[in-house]
Amino acid sequence: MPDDAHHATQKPTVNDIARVAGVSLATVDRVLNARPGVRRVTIDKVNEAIAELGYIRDTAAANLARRRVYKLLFILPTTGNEFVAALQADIVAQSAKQIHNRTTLDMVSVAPFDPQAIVQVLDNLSPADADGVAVFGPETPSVRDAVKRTRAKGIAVVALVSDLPSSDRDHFVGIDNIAAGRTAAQLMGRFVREQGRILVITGSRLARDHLERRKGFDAVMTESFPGLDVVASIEGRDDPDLIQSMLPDIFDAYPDLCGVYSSAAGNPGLIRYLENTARRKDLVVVAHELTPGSRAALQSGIFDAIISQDTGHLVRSAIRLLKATADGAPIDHTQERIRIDIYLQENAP
Amino acid sequence: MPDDAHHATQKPTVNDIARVAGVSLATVDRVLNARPGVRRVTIDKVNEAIAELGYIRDTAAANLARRRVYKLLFILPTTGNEFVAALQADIVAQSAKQIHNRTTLDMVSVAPFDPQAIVQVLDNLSPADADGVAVFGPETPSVRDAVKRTRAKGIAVVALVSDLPSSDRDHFVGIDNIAAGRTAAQLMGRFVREQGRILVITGSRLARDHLERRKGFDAVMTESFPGLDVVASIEGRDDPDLIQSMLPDIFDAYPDLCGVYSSAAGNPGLIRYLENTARRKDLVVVAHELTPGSRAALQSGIFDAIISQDTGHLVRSAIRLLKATADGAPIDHTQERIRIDIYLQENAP
DNA sequence: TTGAAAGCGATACCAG
DNA sequence: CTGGTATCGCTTTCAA
Repeated sequence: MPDDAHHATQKPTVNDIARVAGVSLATVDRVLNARPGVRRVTIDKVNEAIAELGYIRDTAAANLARRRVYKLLFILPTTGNEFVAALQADIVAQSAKQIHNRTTLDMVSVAPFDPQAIVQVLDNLSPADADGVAVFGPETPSVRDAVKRTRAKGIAVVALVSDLPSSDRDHFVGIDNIAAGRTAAQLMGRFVREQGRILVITGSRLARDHLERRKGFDAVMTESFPGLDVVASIEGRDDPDLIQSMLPDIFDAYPDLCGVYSSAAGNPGLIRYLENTARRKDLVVVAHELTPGSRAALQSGIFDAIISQDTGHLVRSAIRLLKATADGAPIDHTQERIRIDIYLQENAP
Repeated sequence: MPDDAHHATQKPTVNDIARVAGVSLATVDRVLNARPGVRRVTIDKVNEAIAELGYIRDTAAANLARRRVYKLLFILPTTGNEFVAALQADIVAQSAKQIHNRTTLDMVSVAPFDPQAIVQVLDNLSPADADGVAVFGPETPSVRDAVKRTRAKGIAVVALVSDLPSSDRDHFVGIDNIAAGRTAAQLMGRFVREQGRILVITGSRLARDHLERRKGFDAVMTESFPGLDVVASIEGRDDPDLIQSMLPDIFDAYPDLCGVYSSAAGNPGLIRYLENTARRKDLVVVAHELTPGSRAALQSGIFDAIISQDTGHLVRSAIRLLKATADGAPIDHTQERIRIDIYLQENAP
């Protein structure tokens, strides 16, 4: 027999408050929503009743009456890579579901590595257009200031994937990229079977997430794997073709290359190179983001491990955070922690 | 400027249906909820209107009017291990939050490895007591039949952590344990640096999850790591003390033991043994479930990797699934997939 | 077999 | 400043 002795008989409602406080529903509502035009004494009376009854507002009913619709906007880079594509697909998917939930999602793509484009979108936004916005972009002074202005307008802002701490964004939705880089290094160090050199492929100097991963990776390699030497990394700018074109020289220059850490986007270029080149079969490759392409590379043995973040979780978390921030609701931080996923052939979905 | 051209002007409501179909609200409701007492022609008329308008019911409003309260029950084993404790803590935490959500959570603990205890709880349950129940227990014929009877009573049932496929439960909330075992084997094989023997610690012969992990582990060890030999496993019955007492003999018998896979509960026993015994420092240990104890072992280097499933996710998923099943709502499967988490020192939260 | 009308819990407009 | 009342989208008596 379940032990359900302690459930309250009836959740108190606004009517209960009105009755106990001896005022009208309208007045209770005014106090509840901090609307003007109520005497101090009355406010206190109502608040006492609220406290006494342990009242907690029924958001569903409130939203129904208010006919509230949350308008959220996602700003993403137009880079056509699979990770961003997955993010977009998840946003579209959530969009369909959230309509039943009084929430509309919009998406706008801006040129990658172009801070001004983001600034413009942000500055054109009025509170009537959006209750909240998720920004996936570089941390530059202009972006930082635009985010500050956006929040000042009363629009909630979360940083997506790449953090914007200097902007005082409301929340960051993404992984700890330093830890992700450290994780990649640990896997690399343990998977490689001999001494040798490691190549790191980075993305953009502007992208905070890329820099952090690099930092974490280097730290662990130095601390824990002195037998492995990280050679100067190449900056692939998330461009598969560029990456593919740079690799032959690198592999020629370092015959003892025994590991590759692809820390940013552009995996297809790396995959194409490895597929078409005779290479030592014990080369260890660790990359980021589970996508159709990287998953195939994992299954075929080209990639040994993938560090990832769940795009579905990112999107759902951003939505919850934006809505909660928009109406000052509490947040379940344990649910919003984005995990640093490690995928091997065996546990890839 | 966001491209929000395509948002429907107004979501259709029951009133719209009533108008279009030329019937009253009450009749629309009867059809919507498959209530009796409506002529066939009328039903068709209403359904046409519904289809034409693309109506989708507003669950929040419906629940408000219905004053519906979802009553859910979790049945857990009383084993005092940290994993179950984490599950319980998450249930309590969710319980507090779900009250605001017209959902009450109850929890009942039954003797572990005791099918009859579960059967009794299930059989004593009436639809008035619970809309849904999550069962974490062994897959025995009696449990299977009890689950079937429970569903026949109109109560939704999900299997938690350990699947009960033969019972036709509505859903399984947990990881693919065969894949989890395979993942553990892959990590083990790649982390171990030489030839040698591997010890597997299992739990109970009744627990389907334990059996599946063992199966997956053995398969990959055989396929991919012929240099490693899995010695006869020990059945720890999730009992730390028992495990601790069995280990000395094992380690004495196999001096070339280079890896331990702790596939069930009882980690504290293993940890205590390893802490207090001089052992080869390159012994590789892979265990299950991230808990305070196993996390500490990971950080101190006693454990090399932990395969885990997020208890918070398990609980939230079970709740969503049970509610959705209870009112025949659609399910977002991508959100309900429980991931096989791999934790190393570097990415443990 | 069908419809009218009264709520559910909260908000908002209009008077007073 | 404060109160009455219609309304949100849906369910549920109670009559007809």
